[in-house]
Amino acid sequence: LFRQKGYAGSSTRELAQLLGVQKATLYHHIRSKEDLLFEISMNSLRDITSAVTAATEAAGRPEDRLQAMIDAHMRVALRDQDMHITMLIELRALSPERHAQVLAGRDEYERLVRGVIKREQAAGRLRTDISAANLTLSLLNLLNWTIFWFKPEGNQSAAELADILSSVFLDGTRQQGKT
Amino acid sequence: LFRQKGYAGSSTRELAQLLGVQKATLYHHIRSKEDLLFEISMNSLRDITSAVTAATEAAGRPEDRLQAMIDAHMRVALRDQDMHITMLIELRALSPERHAQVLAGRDEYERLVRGVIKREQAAGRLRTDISAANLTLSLLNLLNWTIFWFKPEGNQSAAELADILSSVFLDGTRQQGKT
DNA sequence: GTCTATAAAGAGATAGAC
DNA sequence: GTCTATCTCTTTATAGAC
Repeated sequence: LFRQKGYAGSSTRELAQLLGVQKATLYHHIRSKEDLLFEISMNSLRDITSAVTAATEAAGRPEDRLQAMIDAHMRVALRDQDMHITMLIELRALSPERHAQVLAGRDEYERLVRGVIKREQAAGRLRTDISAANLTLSLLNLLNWTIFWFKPEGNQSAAELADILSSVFLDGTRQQGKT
Repeated sequence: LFRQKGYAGSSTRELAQLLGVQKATLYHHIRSKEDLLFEISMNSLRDITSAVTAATEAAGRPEDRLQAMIDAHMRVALRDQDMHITMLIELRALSPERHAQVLAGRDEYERLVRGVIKREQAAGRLRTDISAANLTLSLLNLLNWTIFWFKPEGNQSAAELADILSSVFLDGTRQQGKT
């Protein structure tokens, strides 16, 4: 619901109706509407961070790490699109403290990705004429906006899409003889 | 304001206060809050479509068209970040008819970009193992999410960033001897 | 754990004077 | 073109019975 109508645009009435209960019943399970948003956001970050960490560590050869990371990110992100979109754009509705917590989680994830990118640069497999920070931002751009338009019922699977995006990014950033 | 708090999260009271007038005064200028959102969205699309069209046509050599397109897109998008972010994510608050109009505008823009990409593929300058549609989506991913985190007061200019993103995309999609 | 009922505040929008 | 005042509806959240 938050994804469809936005956090502020969703009322507790609609939320309750969607769950088939009365408004008051909601408040037995959650403390406030904002609590719900906060939990969604933290779950999103936890899911994606842990999945990507696991996939990276499980990658056999070091040179497969980046690809494994992209695959894991896309698989998780496209499995729970609603949750991740909500985290990405509705965090502004949170209280300052919680807003900061979510931002900290995102920063941590970004550092995780940047770490892998830095290692690949150091290993000579990734171009170094663009900083690790900028490569990280480019990669996250490529992955994050996908969540907004991807239709699971479409004719393209998440895995296929991950391959395409990997290919665009990796070919564009590989260290090789270039001008 | 819509960017900061979202459309539904922004009240006409706050809007009026920001402009230094009373609530009622707003309604002398706009018909409804939704009208305002609709105008913002259509302005965003018009600006970006016309700037990119002009830049593409002005590009001297055909092989510079794609680069010119990316530059123009980023320049306009980062100049009026608030407006474009609002168009990108708040369109869901519009009535069905207006929602459809905004989506049609976005589709039209996507076709414009895809047209340039197709010509580059046909000219043998862009890889063809990924469809024009998927290359277009990849490019728009790369560009669109940037609007969300770019800070104009940061140490990186819009032009520098456009160069970096161009470089990542163009190097990743160029037609050349690859495996 | 779910309900009915309601409190208290805030929303979008309008009337009508100046 | 801007104001004060207000209407009407919806909002989040709570009280208290079952």
